[in-house]
Amino acid sequence: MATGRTHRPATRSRGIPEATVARLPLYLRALTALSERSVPTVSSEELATAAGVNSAKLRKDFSYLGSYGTRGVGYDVEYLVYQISRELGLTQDWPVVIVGIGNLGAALANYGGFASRGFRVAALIDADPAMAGKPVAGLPVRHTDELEAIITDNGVSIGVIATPAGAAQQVCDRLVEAGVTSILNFAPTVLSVPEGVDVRKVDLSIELQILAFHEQRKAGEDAAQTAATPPRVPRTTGGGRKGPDGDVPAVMPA
Amino acid sequence: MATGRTHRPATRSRGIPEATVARLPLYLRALTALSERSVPTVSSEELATAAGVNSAKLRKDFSYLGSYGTRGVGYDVEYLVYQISRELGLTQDWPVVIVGIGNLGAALANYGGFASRGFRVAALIDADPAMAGKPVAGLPVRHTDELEAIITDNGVSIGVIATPAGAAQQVCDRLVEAGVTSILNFAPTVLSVPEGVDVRKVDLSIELQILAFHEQRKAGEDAAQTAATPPRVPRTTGGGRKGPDGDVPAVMPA
DNA sequence: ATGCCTTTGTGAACGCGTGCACAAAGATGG
DNA sequence: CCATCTTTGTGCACGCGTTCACAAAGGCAT
Repeated sequence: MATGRTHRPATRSRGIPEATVARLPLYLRALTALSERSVPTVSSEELATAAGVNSAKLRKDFSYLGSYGTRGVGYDVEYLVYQISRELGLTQDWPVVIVGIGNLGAALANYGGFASRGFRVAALIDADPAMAGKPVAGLPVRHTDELEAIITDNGVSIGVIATPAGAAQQVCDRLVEAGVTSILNFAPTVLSVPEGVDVRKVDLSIELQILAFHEQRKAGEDAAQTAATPPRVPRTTGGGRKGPDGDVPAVMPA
Repeated sequence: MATGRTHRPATRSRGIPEATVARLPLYLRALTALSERSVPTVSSEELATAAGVNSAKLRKDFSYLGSYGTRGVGYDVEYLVYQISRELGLTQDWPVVIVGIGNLGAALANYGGFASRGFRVAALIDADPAMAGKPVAGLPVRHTDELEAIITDNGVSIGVIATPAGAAQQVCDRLVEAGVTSILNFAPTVLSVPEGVDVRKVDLSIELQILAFHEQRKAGEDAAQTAATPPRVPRTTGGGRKGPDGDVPAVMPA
């Protein structure tokens, strides 16, 4: 059974660290804002605060792209916008398909941040026949049957999955089979893909759970363990510890 | 300009590394699925593949929580579900507010993954007076004027921002002022918050840009190796990366 | 009870990412 | 042309996260 090999062990792509790549869009956004205000140049310090990062980190990130700054002055905004765009591959047009036009899929279709960054929604696809033909964000929803044809006809290599969890893997398989090699997954499932296919996942629930953890910790510091907290099981070696099926409280499942 | 101190330098909370905390929801989801199938125990290897991670990493993650496994057998599913839920703070009820009921806000309001994990949508808030009172996901949309009252009345400590970028910082300030200490930000902006407030951001456009980077790189490698079927034409063939002032097209400013 | 087999828990090594601090590079003014 | 000042680019050290590899621990059969 094909185990999901999703991780990229040392995707240090071509000398550009993954962490740096993840920050480039952040810099690009800040630079675009400066560009719209017709700011000609910007120092690493200014740009760093605008992007919410450390200035040393920003300079090191840029050093992976090349020496695009001028000492004593800073960086030319327009020039840097272009260099980062090129490095990220945004100077070309990326057709994407969005599969699963529920609330989230519709929100994505209407999201303006795509078109402005070189991404073009080639098609909206849904499995519900009743949705077919309905216009969403100015595009008619296509039925899943057409998926393969849409992919090949438009040369789509990036797919967005916004289906329920149960359908995600099946949709993913079809996308990959049709030629998609990058997938943005919003369904709360671990996708299994063959080598060479990139998957990034966005899970709304997971983000909230991480926040809850820190929130609990903050609250716990104020009032030390309010609710009756059964203290962690003392790891007494050999002692009759946790009853595997005895003391487990009622926890609601999904 | 008060720089937003959003990063957590060494938030090694109570000995639990941040990276581990980020994976706990993943484990929890896999365990919940097993629980629904009434699977009594699971080995680290099985659970790891289900969650899409390395088994050694999973065991080390769990070791931060305590010794909850049984050697030679594995982990008790129900017991582990409870322990992780407790550690994440999901055994209590977390009221959240969603501000900005556009396409995305509505999608979030309808998202089932919240309620099932201990999160309760206390209110939907929007600045548009025309939206006020309209039911979305079974809840009437409230106007922004009521924001502070809603926060305090419901004891909300987690807020979700799904407004346009321009309104995000203002909304954020009001949330924080009213007592919110954890924020999930979907607006494409860097939020500036005081010490003690956690911010996590989800940026759809950034994820796509990261995918585009890898996609471009993959296309470049293909084109370099086999000139058979160049799917996407890379900007510069041969992948020579830096050409500081060589092939720069029109965008060049100064 | 004893030995074998399975699986956990973890010590240790390694690699990546971050931040400091400073020398080199260029602009600017006299 | 030289001195000074600003800002970049980076060598270096440190800490976190990941992975390996194995001893310890428990179950199970005999």
